Amino acid sequence: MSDPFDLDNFAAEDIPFDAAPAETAAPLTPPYMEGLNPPQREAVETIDGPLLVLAGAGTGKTRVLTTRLAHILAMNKCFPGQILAVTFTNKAAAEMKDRVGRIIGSAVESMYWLGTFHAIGVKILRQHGHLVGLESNYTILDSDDQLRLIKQIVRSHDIDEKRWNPKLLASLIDGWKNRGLMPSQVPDQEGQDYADGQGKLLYAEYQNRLRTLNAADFGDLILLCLTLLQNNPDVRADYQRRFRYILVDEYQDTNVAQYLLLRLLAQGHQNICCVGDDDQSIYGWRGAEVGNILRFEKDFDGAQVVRLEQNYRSTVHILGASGGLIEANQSRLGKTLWTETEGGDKITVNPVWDGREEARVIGEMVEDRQRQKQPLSEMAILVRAGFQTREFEERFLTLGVPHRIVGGFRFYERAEIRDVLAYLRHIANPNDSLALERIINVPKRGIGDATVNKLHAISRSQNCTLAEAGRRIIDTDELRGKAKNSLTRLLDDIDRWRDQAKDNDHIALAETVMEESGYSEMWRLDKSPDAQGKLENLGELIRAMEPFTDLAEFLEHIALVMENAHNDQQDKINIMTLHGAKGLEFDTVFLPGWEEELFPSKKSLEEQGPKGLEEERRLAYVGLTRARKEAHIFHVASRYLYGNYTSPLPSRFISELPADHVEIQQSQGMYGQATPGGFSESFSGGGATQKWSQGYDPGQSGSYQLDRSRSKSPRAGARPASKTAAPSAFKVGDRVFHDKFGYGIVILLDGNKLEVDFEMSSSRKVMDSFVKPA
DNA sequence: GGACGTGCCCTTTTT
DNA sequence: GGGCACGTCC
Repeated sequence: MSDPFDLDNFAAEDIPFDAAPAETAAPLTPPYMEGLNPPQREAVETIDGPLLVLAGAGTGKTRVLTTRLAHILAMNKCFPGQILAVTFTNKAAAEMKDRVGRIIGSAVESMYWLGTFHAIGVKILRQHGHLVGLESNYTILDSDDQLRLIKQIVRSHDIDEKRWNPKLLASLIDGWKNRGLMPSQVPDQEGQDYADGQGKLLYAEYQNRLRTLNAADFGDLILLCLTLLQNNPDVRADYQRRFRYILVDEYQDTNVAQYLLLRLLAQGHQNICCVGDDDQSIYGWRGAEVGNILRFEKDFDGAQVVRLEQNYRSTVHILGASGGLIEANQSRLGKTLWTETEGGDKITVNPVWDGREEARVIGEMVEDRQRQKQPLSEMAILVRAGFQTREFEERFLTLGVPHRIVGGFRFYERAEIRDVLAYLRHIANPNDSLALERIINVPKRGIGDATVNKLHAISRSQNCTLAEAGRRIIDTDELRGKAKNSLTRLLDDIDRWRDQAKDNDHIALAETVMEESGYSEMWRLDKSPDAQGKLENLGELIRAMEPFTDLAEFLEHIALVMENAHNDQQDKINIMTLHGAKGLEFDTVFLPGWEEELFPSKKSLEEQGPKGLEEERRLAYVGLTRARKEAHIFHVASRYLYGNYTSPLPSRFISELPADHVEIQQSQGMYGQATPGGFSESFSGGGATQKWSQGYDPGQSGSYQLDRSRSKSPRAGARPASKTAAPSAFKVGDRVFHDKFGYGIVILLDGNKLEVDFEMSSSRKVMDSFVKPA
């Protein structure tokens, strides 16, 4: 069993399910199944045949998954190495392994095929990659390398980069790969979308270049596996036999290629169990296909479906609010979560003046809860976009509140780390010209663009690697002086390092490379303030290599696991994106930035239309359902964004929340206590002008127009107020006062938006609710 | 070949 | 506001 490819001792086949001791000798309920509710138990015990588990947020999905795995093994249905268990993130894989291990013990170490789709793809390709043109030491390119390669190809075709952004081609190629399409399979029509019909051709060339580099991009890790299995019946049969049980987590996030791969592998025994929640599908932009989950029953004959709807996580109000919100989505299977627990606070909506106030108020609320002995680690601030974390970080630094920014700038994406990795990559894979190109003049050694272009020309015309082109050009007199000397020296160095790599001491190798290449020295001599930090990062890189046995293993790890490893256990508040929060839960969740354009994201709506809006709404749903006890939504009147002030509308999602579960906080922290009669009046003063057509209800001072239809009759389908704004009470020429910008004259009316020419500032657009007649 | 300056773009999420 | 690509100058 230590060899996962060994299929000879297939003893499990002889142990029929019925003969298992579960119902005779063993207790009726094995200890690991205690406390499961009936649908959960059904999901655990329905082992054979296709099964779809629709698991709502907080319904014990992970418990079911891990118990099911343990159950399969406890029933002796197969060996651990014969289960294919796929997760979406590395973190989820690690957690699953940990939790299964707690039930079945060290046998979990033999679960060789537990991992992300990409990690599984890597394994299959290491073994059989030659069938699709990959040597086993192939490099995995990240999106950065991918884009550079695509740029090279675009340039070599004399395509105007201004008109045809290489990024567009990159996303087209990604899209095709996500759909399982090799270049020849791309519909001709779609190839038209780039550079007057050259899309398909460029994709084919890109694939060729990847093969020359002995490299695969992320999409390839799935697509090439699929192709390989489709074209090689013997290998396919091998894997079909090996994976006797297939388990897929976060099924709503699989793309078409992944789905096809699963379907191929499950052919025959059909022992496939997919667990997911269509309401939490938030990776559509990356090719995830909610359709996969909606289609499951059609594609797998006789599939059973189990719904997990009892929620163990959140209060009634959180469930009611999130449930009401998500009902606005049209394309969903539909679930109604319920809970036995009672009580709890309504979720709150907090209007604040601007980003600073938002951070200040949240900071206060955090400290309040801290005083009430709530651990910081049980609180989270969930933002739509990465840049939003900054104001909170700054605030918490001032307050001295320990905090942790999850995600964000990643260690392996830092330039200095990528540089060293490029050296190592090129040592490991001489065909990796992309890596060589990255470091050929880092540190500066006098090999400039001109030289590199010559090398490219040779490599193209003579069909050889960049390094080989270097060797050849040295033999001519095309280069001279510094360039020639430096290039000779570099290539010799690389040969020597490659020699040293055979010692299998990858740490010593990395140290040698950093020193002998002059890379470390470059930073030591650098006087810029961040040079020291970069050196420290290089030290950390060395330490990060320690757990790995050799260079190849390390390089593979960092290609697949880009996240920062150090998970400190200290009590800190979490600041992260909504995407990053999926699968997590906290007592208290703060949701800042619920404003139109930011959330739902303008770009998402522009690019994806109604589909994009529904995905944004699911994101809001994910955010709310992370909370066990408290959820607090914030929106600002003025947001400083990309260098200028905007006056955003409150997010439409706020008005979609069922009123029964929501409490509006009046002008909290609007201007603090300092200006009692100031700005906050426009929220609570109740004057006829304090109307916010999409958010505030003019009749009841300061209250939102929440959705009162939905909480009573959930399926009424009443849509919230449309975008058409009520006419403003102001007219052009009115003199108005704005707390932030002072006095000004209205120069333009657009519904409830005004353009005001301020005396102390330039003219800008503001919401009419933020100005008073003057 | 390299340093510096300007103008331009974009600003979502991540395996 | 800031990062990147490009252009200019040394």
